[in-house]
Amino acid sequence: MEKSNQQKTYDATAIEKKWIERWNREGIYNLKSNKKDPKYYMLEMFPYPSGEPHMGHARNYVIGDVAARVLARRGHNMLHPIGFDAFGLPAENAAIKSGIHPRESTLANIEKMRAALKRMGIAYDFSDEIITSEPDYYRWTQWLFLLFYRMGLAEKKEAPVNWCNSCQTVLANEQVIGGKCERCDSMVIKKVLSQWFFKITKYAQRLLDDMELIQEGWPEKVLAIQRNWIGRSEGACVHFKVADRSKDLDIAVFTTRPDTLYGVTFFILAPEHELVEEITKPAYRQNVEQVKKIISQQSDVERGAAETEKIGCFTGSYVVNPLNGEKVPIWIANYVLLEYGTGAIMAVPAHDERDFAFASKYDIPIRQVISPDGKVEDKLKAAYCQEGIMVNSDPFTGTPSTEGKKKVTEHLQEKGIGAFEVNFKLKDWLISRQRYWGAPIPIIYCQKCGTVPVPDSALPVKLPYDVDFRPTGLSPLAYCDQFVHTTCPACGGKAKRETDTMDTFLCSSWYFLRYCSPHEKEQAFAPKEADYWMPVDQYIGGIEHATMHLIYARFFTKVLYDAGLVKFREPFTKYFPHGVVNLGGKRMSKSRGNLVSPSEIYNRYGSDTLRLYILFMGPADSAVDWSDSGVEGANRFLARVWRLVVGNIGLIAESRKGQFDQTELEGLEKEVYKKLHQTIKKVTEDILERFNFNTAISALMELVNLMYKYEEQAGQGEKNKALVAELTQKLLVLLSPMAPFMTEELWHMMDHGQSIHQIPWPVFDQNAAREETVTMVFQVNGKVRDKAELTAGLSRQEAEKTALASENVKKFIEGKKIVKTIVVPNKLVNFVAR
RNA sequence: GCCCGAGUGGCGGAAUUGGUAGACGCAACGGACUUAAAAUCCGUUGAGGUUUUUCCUCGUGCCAGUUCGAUUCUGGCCUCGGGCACCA
Repeated sequence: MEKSNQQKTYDATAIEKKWIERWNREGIYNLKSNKKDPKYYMLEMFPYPSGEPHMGHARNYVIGDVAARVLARRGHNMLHPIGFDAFGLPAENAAIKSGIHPRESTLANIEKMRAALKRMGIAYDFSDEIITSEPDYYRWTQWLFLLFYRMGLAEKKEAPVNWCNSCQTVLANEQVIGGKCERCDSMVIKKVLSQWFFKITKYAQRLLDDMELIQEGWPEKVLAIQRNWIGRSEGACVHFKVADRSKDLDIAVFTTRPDTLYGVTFFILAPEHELVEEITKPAYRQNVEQVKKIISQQSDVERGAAETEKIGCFTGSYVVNPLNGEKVPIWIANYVLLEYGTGAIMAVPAHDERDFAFASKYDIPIRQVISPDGKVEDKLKAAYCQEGIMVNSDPFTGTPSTEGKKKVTEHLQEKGIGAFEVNFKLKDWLISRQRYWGAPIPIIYCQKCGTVPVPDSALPVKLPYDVDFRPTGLSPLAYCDQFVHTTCPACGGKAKRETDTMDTFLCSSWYFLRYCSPHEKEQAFAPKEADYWMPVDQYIGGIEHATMHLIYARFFTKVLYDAGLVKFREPFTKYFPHGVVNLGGKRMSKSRGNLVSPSEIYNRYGSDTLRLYILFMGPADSAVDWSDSGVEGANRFLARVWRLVVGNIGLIAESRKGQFDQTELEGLEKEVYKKLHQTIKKVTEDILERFNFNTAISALMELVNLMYKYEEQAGQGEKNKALVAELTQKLLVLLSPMAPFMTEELWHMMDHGQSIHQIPWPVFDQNAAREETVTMVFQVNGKVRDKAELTAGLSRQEAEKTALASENVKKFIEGKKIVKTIVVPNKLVNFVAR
């Protein structure tokens, strides 16, 4: 025999090193078959190359790997690619400290990460890998920027933006979490700067509407988060004229309650509103300036908090209520925000909590215009914010408020002073960054021609290598003369380049398209390949990207659809958010010092144990706590399988060609064969239909337990060799996606030439799995009183008869009358007795 | 405040269509093997009662409801987690 030195004990490290090399050499992880097979595009969110992968990465990639392996072996043409989201701040920050250039550290980290992914046995074809920070990739990110620019979806504008002082750059709204920087957790402040934006707001409605196309495959939770973020609200826009002016001055407001228009008793402008200056009367100027100053000192979070005291002051001017002609005073107040709506509101204290609090504080009249029952109250104790009947509203009095909203708006529309309007909380995506390690924005500023896009033929605009990238608040590229100074593509004159780089979320907004044709030289992606592979059938990754990456990728796809470059409107048919891995109830983190790294585990127990435990520790979509004894358990199970198989190696080799007749099996032999087929069904369905890897593994454990029972009962001499061979080989194939190394090793010990990972997935035989007897439960008044092992498919009458014969059932119906009998075939008989 | 989830033994969790609650694993305990230990193998393990290889009662966050029957469906509440939040 080839292997005389077969190991008696399971030594993962020795095995795994060997197979990594061999699989590499043989390239067995190109899972593409041919275009006749049904395609399947399985994708896990690609990592930022931080060095060693953490446990969250491991969970992400192991889950995808197992599913991809099973699908490929069920005859799919699989695309299962990997790459690196390689631009970004950490490399640059590290460079500032260590002096190692971001490109060098990034490539070194990619090397580490790639090695770790291979070590964990993830089935990726690394020849199709992409790296977003390399010019052959970011050239197309730049090209896409220019496409957006040409479509009028990219514009540079001055706006109050989020500024992170620690990162020395602006941030998109989505990157500000609770007023803090998503990256470094420091407070974000508002600055007015001229920045590049992508007009995602133009797609707000479609991002909502197209949820219909993916709601089957996305968890409702994620769609709800996005819906919340987009924040659609329906209402009306109403125009108010400023009173007593020689020239007409008109201020529009957005309201969701046009039905309360008769209850407007004051009007508020955001303190930063451009008209504040103009309408403030001299007598009030000093006061207004003072209040503005106080408000400007409040942080965004402070000002945004509902508990913060409302402050404001009168400006001296009035607006005219367009419906009843009443003059109402214009105030400024901290609770009105410039960013939302028009930065101005009509205040209805009777029916808005905030306006009520403000009016009470400053003694502004409160007028009830909505009543729950149509009656007018003397004095409202609190704002009434629900629907009701309109009161004190001239022609509309008596109208239900829901109807009133429509009627009032229609009325305003006829008079040309208002209209139906929809507002979104979603803001345009700020995409420029004042940092070095990103793709340069391909724009040139010429004194004569203005803003000029870099021609496609001149792409990529290469990121210069030798740059002093210490943060100064300006992009480091601004100090790189050879980069900045260029000639205008339009007139040939002297010009300067844009020196900001792009948000790295742009790189990840289209990478799934690049994977379809990763080596394409002439275009971002080959349409033929994209049309074939896209959309991604199953996307896997952390839910923390719900309002960042996932919303941007959906937006990009819609823009490409409008540009006629792709034929689908949604990039990811199904999305599975895996849960986080905690330790001691807390999220693992370096700063907390509660880290368990995958390498610790695979160095100690092997990758198969790591993989098995990751899958077994809980449902893939829920947060789980890491347990060291759980890892031991996973390792114990693998060792148990190892011993079972190794103990039968000789026997299996002997009986390889032997057939066995399943109809002749009896007793425990029949039981265990039945269990095998039940396990095939369960494992297949758990993995492919439900992503329930934990229960798939418990099914395999049950099978192994039963196989041990058979070992014990049969004894060496009397074992059914052909049956043992069949059980063992099928068990290994079922286990191989989860424990690829060990199963491969055992497979080869049996003198198989081919890799176990190329063996077709076992086929479930319904006949073999069928139970011939079932445990039926006998109940009286819904309580279990007895059980019996009965032939499956027993008739109702027979089942009822057997149940009635039970001593315990008799005991409980004695002296009572059976008023009803429920029989559920193969399950239970229930007597209702009174 | 609004919108989503979740709540089951000592612990992680299972119960897929309303039909045996607690699969599988961890931990614990008992036994076998061993000079001994580790490893391994075999058992026991929701709580309480009991006539202790028997059977009974209770039990899936709490309170109701629907049903012959509810971890599962409905209504209300509590707790925890997540998202949004002076959003007009």
